[in-house]
This record gives sequence, C-alpha cells and structure tokens, in this order.
Amino acid sequence: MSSSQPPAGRESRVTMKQVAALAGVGIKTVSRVLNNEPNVSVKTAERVHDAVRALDYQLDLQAGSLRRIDGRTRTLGLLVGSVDNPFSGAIHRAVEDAAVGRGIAVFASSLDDDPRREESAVRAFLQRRVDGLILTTARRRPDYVTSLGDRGIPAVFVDRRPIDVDLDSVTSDNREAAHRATTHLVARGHRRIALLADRSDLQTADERRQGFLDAVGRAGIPTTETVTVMDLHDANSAEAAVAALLSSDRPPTAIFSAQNLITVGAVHALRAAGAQRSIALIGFDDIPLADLLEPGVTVVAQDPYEIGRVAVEHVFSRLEGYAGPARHTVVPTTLIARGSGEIEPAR
Amino acid sequence: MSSSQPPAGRESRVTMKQVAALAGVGIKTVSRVLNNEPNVSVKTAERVHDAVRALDYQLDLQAGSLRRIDGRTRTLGLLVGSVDNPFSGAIHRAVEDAAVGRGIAVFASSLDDDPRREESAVRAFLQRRVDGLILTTARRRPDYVTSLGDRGIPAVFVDRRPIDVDLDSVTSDNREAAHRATTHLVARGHRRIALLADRSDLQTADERRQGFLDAVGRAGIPTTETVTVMDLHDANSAEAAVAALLSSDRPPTAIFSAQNLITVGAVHALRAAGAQRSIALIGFDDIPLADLLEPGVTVVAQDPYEIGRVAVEHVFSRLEGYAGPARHTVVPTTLIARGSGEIEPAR
DNA sequence: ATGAAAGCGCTAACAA
DNA sequence: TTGTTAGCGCTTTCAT
Repeated sequence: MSSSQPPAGRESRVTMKQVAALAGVGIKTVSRVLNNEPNVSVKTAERVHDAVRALDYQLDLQAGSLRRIDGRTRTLGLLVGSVDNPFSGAIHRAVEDAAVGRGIAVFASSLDDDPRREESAVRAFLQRRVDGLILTTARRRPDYVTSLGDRGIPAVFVDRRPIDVDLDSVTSDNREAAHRATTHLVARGHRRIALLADRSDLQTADERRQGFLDAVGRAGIPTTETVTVMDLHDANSAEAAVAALLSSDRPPTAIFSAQNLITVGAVHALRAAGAQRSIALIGFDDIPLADLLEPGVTVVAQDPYEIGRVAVEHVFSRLEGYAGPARHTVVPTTLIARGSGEIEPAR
Repeated sequence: MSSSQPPAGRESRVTMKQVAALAGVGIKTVSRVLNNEPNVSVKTAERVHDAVRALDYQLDLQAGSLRRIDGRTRTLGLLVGSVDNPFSGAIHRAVEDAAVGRGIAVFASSLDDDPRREESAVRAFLQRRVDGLILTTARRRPDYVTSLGDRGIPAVFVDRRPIDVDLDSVTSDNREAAHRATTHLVARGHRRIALLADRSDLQTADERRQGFLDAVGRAGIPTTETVTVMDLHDANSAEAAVAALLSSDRPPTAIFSAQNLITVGAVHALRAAGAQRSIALIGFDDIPLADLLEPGVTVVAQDPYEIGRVAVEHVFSRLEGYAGPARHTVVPTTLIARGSGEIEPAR
C-alpha cells in the first residue's frame, strides 16, 4: 500500500509507430483505425485494436492537430467570473454538457473582474490553440478581439457585452430587469429606495443602475429621495454599507441589491438590525436557498445555464461554418416574488 | 456593428518562422527570446519583440511540448463531482489558484458519479497529454490507475480514496465526521435518529453510514430505533424521503442528512411539515446561507478549498521530482452548531 | 551570440 | 485496402 511511485516524466511514451509495428501494419493504418476512417478491413482493424490494448496506447491529439488540415484541437476556452460561484458554475456546466458529446475538452479560468487576469487567460487559451472561446470580460472594449477575428477563432461574450465589438454575445437585459425590480418596489409605495451595486466600471453594474434610475425617474421620485452605493464587490462590504444606511438619519424603506453577493450581505445586515420584515429587499440574481429564508428573498433571476447553453451553440455554429453577422442573444430574466420584495413601507 | 465575421478556421496562422524572417534572425533566436533563454543580445531580443507585436504572434505551446525534452504541456486535468456545485467549485478554485501562477491551464470535467463519464474524462485528459491529474472517482478500484503509473503522470484523488490504489489522496475523514455529528444528536437525548445518505456504492456515503452506525451502536441504541435511507442523490428525492418519514407511525426526532443536496431536501420537507423547530437536523457539508435560515442549519463542514489546495500541491511536488510513497492527506472537518442540531427531542 | 538541421507524433497527399 | 513520404510548428543538438 505504500511503495514509492515512479518519478513523473515521459517514461515510456508509446507511439503510433510502436502500435503499427506490433500489429504488423503501417502507421497510417493505425491512424485510420483510431480515427474511424473508412477503407480498413475488419481483420486489420482488429489487429490494430489488439495492439492498442496490449500497449495501452493513447492517441496524442495534440500532435494530430498540428498536422490536421483544419488545425482543430478539440478544445474550448471558458473564462467566467469565478469557477467558485454558482452563476459561473451553471454557465460552465452548460458549456461542458454541449462540449462533452462532441469530444471537446474545456479549459476553465476565473476572471475576478481583473483586466490583467483576463488578458493572460485569453493569451493562455490562444497559445494552446483552443478552437473557440466563451468569455466574460472586465473591459468595455477588450483590445484582443481583433486578434481573435484575424485568427478566425470564434468567441462569444457572456454576461457582459463589450461596446463596439462585433462578436456574438449572450447576456441578460440588465437594464430592463433592474427597471422591473425597482418598479416592483415603487408599486408597493416605496420612494426612499437604496441601490447597492458593484463597481461602476463594470457594464452590468452600470446598466443595472441605469434601469434603477429610469424606474425611479419615471415614478417621479426625486433623486434626493434615493440613495445609490456603488463599488460593492463582496458580501462583507455590502453588509457594512447596508448597516450604515440603516443607522443613518433617514434609512431607506426598500433596498435593491444589484448582485448576488451584495444580496447576501444585505440579508445579513437586515437580520442583524432585526429589519428583515420591515424593510423591503429585492436582489439581482438568484441566491441558493433564497426560498427558505424568512421572509423569502425576492429576486430578478438570470438563467445562467441558458446563457451558457446558447453561448456554446453560437461557438459551435461558427465552427460548423456559420459566417454571418454577430448574434446578440438576450436571455430573459424572471422576477421571483418570495416575500422580501413585497414588504410595504412603514408609515 | 453588424458586419459578418470571417469563417472559423486557420486563416492566417502566424508562425515562428515568419517572426524570424521579419526580425531578420534565425528561428532558434525567436524561440530563445520567447522562452527567456539566455545568450540573446538585448538588441536582437528587441527586434524579435517588435516582430512579434507587428504580426500579433502567439507561441504555439502544443507544438513546443511535442519536441520538448520533458514533454510537458503545462496543463492539468481536473475531474470533480460537478462544476455546477459549490463543493466542486471550491476545489476547482484552489487548483486554479495554484496553477495560474505557474502558467498552467486546467481542463475541468464533471463526474456525475458515473463510472463511464469518469473513464472517458480520464481518457480525454490523457489524449491531451496533461501533466497531472486531480480526480474524484466513482469507483472503488479505478482500473486506469495502472496506466497512469506506467506513464509517470502524477494523479491525486480528492474527496474519495479508492481501495488498494497507491496514489496520493486528499479526503475528509467521513467516518469520524459522521460519528461526531451523530454523537452530537445523541448527546441531546435523541435515540430515534434517521440517516439519509447517498448511493451506498459510493465510498463517502458508505463511510458516513458506518460512522453513523458506530455512534448509535456505541450509545447503546438498538438499530430498531434508527432508520437509514440510502441511495438519495438529489434534493427532490431527499425531500420525498423525509416527508415519508415524518408521516410514518413513529417519525424520527432527529435527522442526519449525509450530503449537501440531501440537507437542502430535508430542510424543505421539515418546513413543509412545520417541523423545523421540533425535529433536529445535522447536515454533512456546509450549504450556502445555512446561517441565515431559522433555525440555522448545524453541519459538519468539509473544507473543499483546502482539499484542492493540498491536492494540487501533491501534483506539483511530484512534477518537481518527489518520487516517494503515496501521501494520504486527511483534511479536518468542523462541526458548526447553528441551532437545528441542538433541538432536543419532544417528550 | 546565433543559426542549420533533425525530429517530436501525428495526418495529408499520393503512390501502390 | 494499404503503405510511404513529407511536413505541421516547435525545441533540441550541435555547429559556427
């Protein structure tokens, strides 16, 4: 149970040539068999398979793609917010589900909303010659997109659509969804509403703010009545921000938390202040177990699996020849009323 | 904004040769510059960098690894339960965090506790010549491990340790943790305790059951008092199972849900029956927002980030030459009392 | 400090 | 139906 292992390295790389020798055929015949090409007799194929088993041979896809006419590596690059995040996980799963059936492997990386990480991740993907990319960007105008076009590598942006970039994208309508959430609060009589959002240089955060401002504007609520706190990025900072609001002179009667981690922080702060049944809360993005909290947390939910599913379909359609204009798919959001968003303002 | 894109394919692959020609140097000099090898004059290096920029050249790592003496692809394969799952996500994030700094990319796949998926994922990794593997297995004795050894590819098992396999592993002590959770309930006076667990052919589920049985046995509770429901795999089946228990002749006074999705199902069922404050519940694995539920959900929490962190360290140590015996790391679990596990049995 | 030639494991093109 | 040759883009080796 505890003997030592051989050192790591290319011990005894079995090659196609060795398989061919053992099977008594030419190397090209082995290639034909392993790639299911026609014109191989059943007997020969069997001999090849026997040799493959005997030597425990595994085809080298990398070497193959080097010479292959289309240069495909049967590989995709996926860049998401963070692989440790339910929203990203659902996108990832959708991509994998579509890729695995086609024999395509997926490289996954986390963005952390860091433009430098973004650049190095994309470079890492390109240097490994991925066939396609599915990207979340932290930039308004990613500068690497022109190289993608020149290389003919299909890329689809998910979650955030960069400005003036003519590549496919799959997003939610953040502005509309934020508008809907805010209107939901206004309809219950709220005027003193607080918006808590992520870094304002992120497109999604900005759009959500605009949707919020549209809605309060249309309701005729002066901006002196509302509060907006931007640049929140995690649950802790959001909790602190809400706590500060609650202990201010004129605390809000309703909160719109425009991102899932912010919602978590807001719930914590409301609980700590014992205000979870008196101050309304709507979150952007669903959070796990939101339905089991008391009150349940009302959210406008995105559909990350669907976002990933459509994105990977876009990639494959381009790989299969589609060369038309960029498609900008908007995946619908859903307002899920669970209680917290239906609280009315205290008199 | 809506012009059409070029078709996907190897349009205009820029090669090192072209960079060399433009810079007026030999191809080997370009290689030296791009790989930071010594013995290149500053002036020459500059000319190469200029040419690289002008042509927007990206090194082909795949082609390089083909000839490279150690054959490394700077690539890792990661197989987790499901990329869409917080436990897996934390492992994944830890692996990525360690890999990204070393310029190593990570292939991620989902197991879904399906042995066939496991086999095809491992084969996909091997055919892409990953330098190392971090694997969750659905088998007690994965048969592919011998090939891994022959190939000198370091592999580390996470979450579940296969029987009689002499490869590194990083796991939690499931039996001990389950014992602790069960004893926690026994100490509050519970005797009629229900265990709800995953498929009994999974090592972790089996170990958790054994820990449970140990604990009730040691407490002198006859097995006629307890109930065990195995083969639960998702929240829905768990919810149905708990609902059935609650409406039985002699419902349990406490529940030990031995997996995170089962815990979610159990919470739902207890809520539906209005029993969340009268029947005790302890879960295995932490669940998001468990602290915000009422009552808070008591759990024995694993530390998936730490599991991933140690696993990837094991892989790198082997890649860097460690050739000693297999290391079997056990990462501690933590019992987090939040209320649900401290409920006492009704008289 | 630099470059020419060989060859990594495979597929493409063509010959038999 | 099968095999032979060349060559994918790079790193190695060895020469200069």
